[in-house]
Amino acid sequence: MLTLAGLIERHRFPDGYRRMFLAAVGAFSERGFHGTTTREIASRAGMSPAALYVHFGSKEEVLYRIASSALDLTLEVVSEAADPALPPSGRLQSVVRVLTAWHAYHSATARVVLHQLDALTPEHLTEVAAKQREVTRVVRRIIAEGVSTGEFAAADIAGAATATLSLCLDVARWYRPGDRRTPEEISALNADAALRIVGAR
Amino acid sequence: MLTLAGLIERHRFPDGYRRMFLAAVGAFSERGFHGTTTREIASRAGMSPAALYVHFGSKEEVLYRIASSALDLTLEVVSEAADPALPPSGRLQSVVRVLTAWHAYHSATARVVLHQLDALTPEHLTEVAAKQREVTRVVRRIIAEGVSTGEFAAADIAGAATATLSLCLDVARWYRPGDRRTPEEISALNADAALRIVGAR
DNA sequence: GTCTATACAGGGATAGAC
DNA sequence: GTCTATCCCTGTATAGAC
Repeated sequence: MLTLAGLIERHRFPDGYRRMFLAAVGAFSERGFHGTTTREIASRAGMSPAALYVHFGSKEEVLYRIASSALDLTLEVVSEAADPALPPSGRLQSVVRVLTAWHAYHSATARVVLHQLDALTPEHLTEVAAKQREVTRVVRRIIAEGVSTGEFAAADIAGAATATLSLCLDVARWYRPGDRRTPEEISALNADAALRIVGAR
Repeated sequence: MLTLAGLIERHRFPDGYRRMFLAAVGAFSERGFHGTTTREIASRAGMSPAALYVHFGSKEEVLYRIASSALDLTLEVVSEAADPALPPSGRLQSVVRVLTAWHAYHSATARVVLHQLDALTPEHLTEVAAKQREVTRVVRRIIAEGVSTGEFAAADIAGAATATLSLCLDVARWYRPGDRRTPEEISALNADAALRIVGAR
C-alpha cells in the first residue's frame, strides 16, 4: 500500500521538510495541535525551532499540509479500491478493507485528521472538509448501487454509509501498532461486518 | 434519560462550580483542552478567571471531574439497560440504544471523554481509563452470553464488541444537536446494525 | 538552510481586597 | 465566594550570523 512517507517521497520535498512533517504528525497525534509546541516538533526532528519556519509559514500550515496530503492519499487509495469492474459487494469489501487498513497503519495521522482540524483557519478547514466528504460519497455511492441492483437490502442508505464509515474510522481511536490483531485481520472483520450492515444477500 | 446536568444537580455542587463545569465542557469540546484558556472558561461561565480556582485546583482537575462524572453516568445508564431479565439480543439492543443516544445527546461531553484524556495526569488517566474499560466489558459480556446460548453467531467476540462500540461511540464524532436524524432514530439504526454484526438469528 | 539569541504576546495560577 | 491586579513562565515567530 502507498504510505504517507511514500507520498512525501514522491513529492521530493527537502529533507528538513520531511523530518519536520513527520515529527509534527507524531507530536500532534500524541498531544494534539495546541498541546504541541513548535519547540517539541523541532526537537523530534533533531533541528532548531527556527528551522520549522524555513519550510512552513506557521504551525497551522504544518497541520494543514498533514491533513491535506493525508486525505489526498486516502482518496487515492479508496478510489483505486472502488474498482468499477467489481460488483457492489466486492467493491464495498475492497473499500472497507483499505479504509480500515489505512486507519490502522496510519492511526497517528488519522487521529490528527479526525480530531485536530478545528485548529485550521476557516479557509483551510473548508478545503480539507471537502476532501473528507469525498470519501463519504464514495462509500455512499457503492451502497446506493448495491441497493438499486437488489444486492443490498439496506433501508437507509445514508445511515448504512455512516455506520460503515464508523467501523473504519474508529479504528484510529483504539488501534495501536503492535496490537494483538493485525490490520489485515481487522480489515477482514470490518469488511464482513459492513456486508451484514447493508444486508448483502 | 439521566443527563449530565442532572448528575451535577444530584450532587448539589455550588452554583459557581456548575457554571464553570458546564462552560469547560463546551470549551473543551470545541477547542480541545490545550486550546482552551482558563480565561475562556471563566468568560463563558460569566465569572472572573480567579473564580475557577475557588472550585478546582487546576485546569487539569476540571477535565478530570468532567471525564470521571461523565463515565460514571455512562456506566450507570448502561448497567441499567443491561437488564438481566432480557435475553442477550434484547439486552444488546437496549445497551446499544442507550449508548448511542448518550453519545448523541451528550456529544460535546463525549468528544472530551474520547479525545482529551491524554491531558490528564497519569494517576487520573489510569482511573478514568478503568471506567472506560468497564463499558467495553458490559458489551463483551452480552455478546459472549448470546454466543454461548446460540442466539448469536459471532466467531470473534472481542471483534464484534469493538465493532459494536465503534458504531455507538463514533456518533459523538459526527452528530450535532439539530441533526436531520434524531438520537432515537440513530439508536434504532445502530441497534439493528449491532444485531446483524453479532449474527443474531 | 541551519543555527543562536531574543522579542513579545498569552496563559496558568496566586495575592489580597471586599 | 467573587473580584481586580499581577506574577512569571511558556510559546510562536523573527533577526541576523554563518
